[in-house]
Amino acid sequence: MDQISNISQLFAAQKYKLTPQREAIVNILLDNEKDHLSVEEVYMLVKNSYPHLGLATVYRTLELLCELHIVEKMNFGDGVARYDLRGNDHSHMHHHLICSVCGRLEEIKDDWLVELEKRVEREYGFNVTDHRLDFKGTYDTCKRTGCKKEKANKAVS
Amino acid sequence: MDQISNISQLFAAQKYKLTPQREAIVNILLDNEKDHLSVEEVYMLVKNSYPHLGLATVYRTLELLCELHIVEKMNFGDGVARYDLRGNDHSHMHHHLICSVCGRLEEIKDDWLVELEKRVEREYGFNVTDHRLDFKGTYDTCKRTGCKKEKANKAVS
DNA sequence: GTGACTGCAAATGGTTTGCACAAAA
DNA sequence: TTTTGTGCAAACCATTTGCAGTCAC
Repeated sequence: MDQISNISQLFAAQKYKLTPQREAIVNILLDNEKDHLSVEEVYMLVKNSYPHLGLATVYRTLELLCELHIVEKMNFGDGVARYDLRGNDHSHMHHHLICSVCGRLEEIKDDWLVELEKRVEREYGFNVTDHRLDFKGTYDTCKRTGCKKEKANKAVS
Repeated sequence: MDQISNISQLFAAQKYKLTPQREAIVNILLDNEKDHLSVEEVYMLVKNSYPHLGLATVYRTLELLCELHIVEKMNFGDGVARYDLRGNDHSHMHHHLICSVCGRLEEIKDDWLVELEKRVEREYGFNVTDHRLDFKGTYDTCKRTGCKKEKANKAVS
């Protein structure tokens, strides 16, 4: 099954409607799966295919997608919320590399924390349902070439 | 050397002054090392010992402490920035457990990621300077007793 | 006196909300 | 026709900034 009909089912299951606006927004997210778009960025992109769309609808739709565990709301410290599509099983199984030279944000599509989560359960009596792992640093290639920083880094973590 | 004179030296090294306001703020942070205070919380607490203090000064001081790597600015998704004292070596060596039942935020004062950082370097050519690891879930004790959720959880990660 | 620092109030900017209208069930 | 969703504008609220006054060297 393709992703959009999969998502359509999730909407239906909770008695939500997949309106044209919502579908347009979901499509933008699917088309930019690699990125971590902000609300404003989604808004700009959707405007191309749906010029009449209101900003509030983007906010409300992304919140809804969050509730349905289709996307994940994250904050990388640049002052705006960013949204990340979850996998097909709606799990959270990736980590981030954030380069402080070029500003790139790469995903590691793998779960390296299985063992550590067992350790948390064992040593702290804490049952993990979700996690977040970001690495901040620099790519070796960036360090060598000294490529320019793309955007201001408010350095929040 | 105690912490406050240590911090005092860091200020002096960068030609910053440790004013009474700044010292009062730092003391609040030291007194509440376990917590992750928001600006508003720091403001309220400092008001007890320094009633005349302005909110903007708290913002400016915390930003300064961030720049000196004395504290770390973090965002746990509740809409406000929170600040965490770094260790004496000003490294970032701890992880977080966030309970979605009781809202507690516990620190794991240990660095479990040494091996993974080597792996990132090896497999991605990425040199890690800092990281962030949060686990979200529930304490076994919370699950059993069903203790009440302390605060609204905007579920941002 | 010059430069760093503070307090206050105003401005900023991302996000939320109230409400009237539109579409769907 | 009752419910759900949308667009617009206003409200909200954490944070930042401009500025005049204060303090330290």
